[in-house]
Amino acid sequence: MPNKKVASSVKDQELIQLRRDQMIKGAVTLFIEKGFHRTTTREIAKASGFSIGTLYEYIRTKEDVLFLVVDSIYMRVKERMEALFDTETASISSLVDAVRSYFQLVDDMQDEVMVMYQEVKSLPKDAKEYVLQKEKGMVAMLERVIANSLPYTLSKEDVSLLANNIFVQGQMWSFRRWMLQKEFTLDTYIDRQVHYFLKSVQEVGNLQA
Amino acid sequence: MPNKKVASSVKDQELIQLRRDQMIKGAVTLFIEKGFHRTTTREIAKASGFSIGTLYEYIRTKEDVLFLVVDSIYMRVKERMEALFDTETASISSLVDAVRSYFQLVDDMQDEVMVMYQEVKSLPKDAKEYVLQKEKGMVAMLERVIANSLPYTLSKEDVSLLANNIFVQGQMWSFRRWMLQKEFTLDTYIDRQVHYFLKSVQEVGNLQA
Amino acid sequence: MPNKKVASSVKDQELIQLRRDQMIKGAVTLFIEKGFHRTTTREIAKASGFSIGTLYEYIRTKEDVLFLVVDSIYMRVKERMEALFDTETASISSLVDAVRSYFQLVDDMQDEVMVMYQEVKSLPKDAKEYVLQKEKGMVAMLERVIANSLPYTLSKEDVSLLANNIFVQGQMWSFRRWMLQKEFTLDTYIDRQVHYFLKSVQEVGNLQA
Amino acid sequence: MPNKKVASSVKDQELIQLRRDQMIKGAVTLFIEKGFHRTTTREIAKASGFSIGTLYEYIRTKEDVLFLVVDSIYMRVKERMEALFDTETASISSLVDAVRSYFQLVDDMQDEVMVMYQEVKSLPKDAKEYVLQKEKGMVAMLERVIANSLPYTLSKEDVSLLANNIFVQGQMWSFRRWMLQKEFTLDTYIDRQVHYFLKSVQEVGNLQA
DNA sequence: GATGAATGAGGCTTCATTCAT
DNA sequence: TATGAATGAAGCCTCATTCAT
Repeated sequence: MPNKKVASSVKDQELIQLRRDQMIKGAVTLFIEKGFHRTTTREIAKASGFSIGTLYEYIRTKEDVLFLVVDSIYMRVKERMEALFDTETASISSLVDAVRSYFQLVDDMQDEVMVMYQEVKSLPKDAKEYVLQKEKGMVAMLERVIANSLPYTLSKEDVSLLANNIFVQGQMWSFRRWMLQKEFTLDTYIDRQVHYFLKSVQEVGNLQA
Repeated sequence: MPNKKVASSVKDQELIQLRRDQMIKGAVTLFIEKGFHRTTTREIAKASGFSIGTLYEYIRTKEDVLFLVVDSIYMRVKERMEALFDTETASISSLVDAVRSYFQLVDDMQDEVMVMYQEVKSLPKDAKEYVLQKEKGMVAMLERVIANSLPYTLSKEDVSLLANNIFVQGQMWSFRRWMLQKEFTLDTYIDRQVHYFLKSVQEVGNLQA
Repeated sequence: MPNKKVASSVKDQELIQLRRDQMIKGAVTLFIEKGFHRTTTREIAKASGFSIGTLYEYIRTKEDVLFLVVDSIYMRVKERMEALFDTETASISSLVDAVRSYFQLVDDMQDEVMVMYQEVKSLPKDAKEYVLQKEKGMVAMLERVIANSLPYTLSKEDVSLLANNIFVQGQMWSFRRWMLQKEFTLDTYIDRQVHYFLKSVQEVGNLQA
Repeated sequence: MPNKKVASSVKDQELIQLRRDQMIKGAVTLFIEKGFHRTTTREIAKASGFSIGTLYEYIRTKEDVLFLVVDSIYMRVKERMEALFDTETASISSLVDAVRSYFQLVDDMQDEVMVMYQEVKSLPKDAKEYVLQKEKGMVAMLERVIANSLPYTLSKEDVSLLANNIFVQGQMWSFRRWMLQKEFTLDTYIDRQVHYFLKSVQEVGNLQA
């Protein structure tokens, strides 16, 4: 059950899971507050509710903590996206619903998105690649919804572009909050983004109908 | 001429400018390679071509270097944007030209955009605010072009939203290059983004005409 | 038990006491040899028998070491003074005994007195004030002995003056040793100082008796 | 004219004297404020009214500045003491006058006495010895006054002891000002010290007369 | 398994001194 | 002679990691 990419000297798998959950919970808050580099392992241990020695029983390096945190965020986001997107019905309106839900999700996990967004670069190369694969997977989900919901066929590239745009517009809500959240409420933001998104994917023929 | 927000013990203003230019040049490369936190002051000094002692004649703290770097990038981007956008003619095509140029600019300064993007958070609070003001200024330039170039009036919020979207779509080309630059060339990326942007701002009436 | 004015990241109070004792012991020697400013933290660590990292587990700054050293010296001096002075009997001869003992004590702790004497000025303001209070306490002890032992009443100021004189004459033995200890042995020094002290507090009437 | 113990690369003797006077004047203030170790050579140069480069034209090391300062203070104190003490008349009352004047002098040069007092230890060994010789000279002046003014003969050691006591009681007024200057005005301090001093050197026989 | 004291490499910064102009 | 930019050794302190209990 616990992430096998991170080695632990403890054997008991359930315990590993438990301790790592504590760890992730403690670390996220810290990473949000002060960033990965300015957070010390001692602070992480304390926020997790155990000693520095114990912390190192469940990870090998500080970067492991970051990896666990980022990975857990990705998992949670992905999980929720999957719940939103697995509609059978494929239509413009279901597409709109999915996009709206995605924006709501991002709003809900603003801080986590921020961490995911800013600290991935601090991961070691291999962990970074692993994480980017996950992100690809998430974009792919958006791609699928888009491709399936439009009444006409778009090129693979166009689908990818639109999916990336939506994906990043979601993230923007978080990382440009200092600007956007002064001008928009979540609802108006969603409303206008969806509005322009729809216009950009409307077929001319449809419009006239 | 040199940035007065950063104190220097050297008097000669021209020399300050010169040394700081060396410093910025050296530091950008390092920050791109390994990020601000993993770069040491000694590495910065070396990359700048002088001793650690000399480095500290021109700044007070390591964060000053980051500030100088980020500020210089903002200045260069802004300068180039100003050159692109001050067209008298205001029309859809001039808008498209501006957007295209902006994307080209971002491509040209990919690494710098990346730094600007990822390390601003490491600045001390006041420097961060100063920098965000600069970013606001850049978005405002886009807003002006958009508002002036469309043959109809958009709400202030819509203009802002579209400007932010364009701005971030430019940055995306840099910070999501691992994904986008595998699927698109710069030209096709610009082409498709502009395509969808145009669709999203086209008036229905115009379309039918 | 350990001094609470200096923060430590170690929890175990006994260990703190132990390590700080090592630290004080090592540091005193160094401070005597080369003074506070010319002593490095690494030298202190080495002289204490542990690593620089460990040193900083028990203090926050180099000045903390100085404070611990000075405070410990004051405590030791005060302790010994208390042992000497709490005689019930109050008479000229008990006063003389106390003064003699005090001079002997100062001789015994010459180096420590020297440090106490020369480095207090390097303490941060609040620590300095705390230490001066302690010194006041010590002078007050002398004042009490003087006031109680003389067969007539002196003004508060005169008592204070005499106490300060004695106190400083003790310290002199240490900080003017380059001069005094060439001309006097401890015994002759005590003898002559006591002699003149007695003359200065003798009542004329008594003399004639 | 300028102190030959400190080397200078400048030839012009008058200029050396001039610059060093500036230097001493600037440095004393700084040493009083923050002590020798916490004062930087750049601060000294600035307070002296010239550049760091110029500073080093007139001295070899930072310690040279301290030496010049201390030496100058000693010279000034000695000069004034000589002026006070070279009375022909030798009597108890002339002794008292001399002592009073000395206390007044010390009060007048409190800060300088403090520096002299606290920073001598920071001098290199040979400079320190030179300076201690000077101090011996000053004590010797007091010894002479004492020996000549009393109507009976004291042992060499007793004279020395009394001279040292007076000398240090003067310095005390400066270095224990935090305590003494709360309880005494200069006049009352002098008054009481002289009072007790007189008692301690009065001959019993004289008293009865 | 849990603890937390111990370690020391390494980071940032200062500052006495030099030297070309 | 005067200047002040350049230098780099050296200082203080932090913190990821280990390991004995």
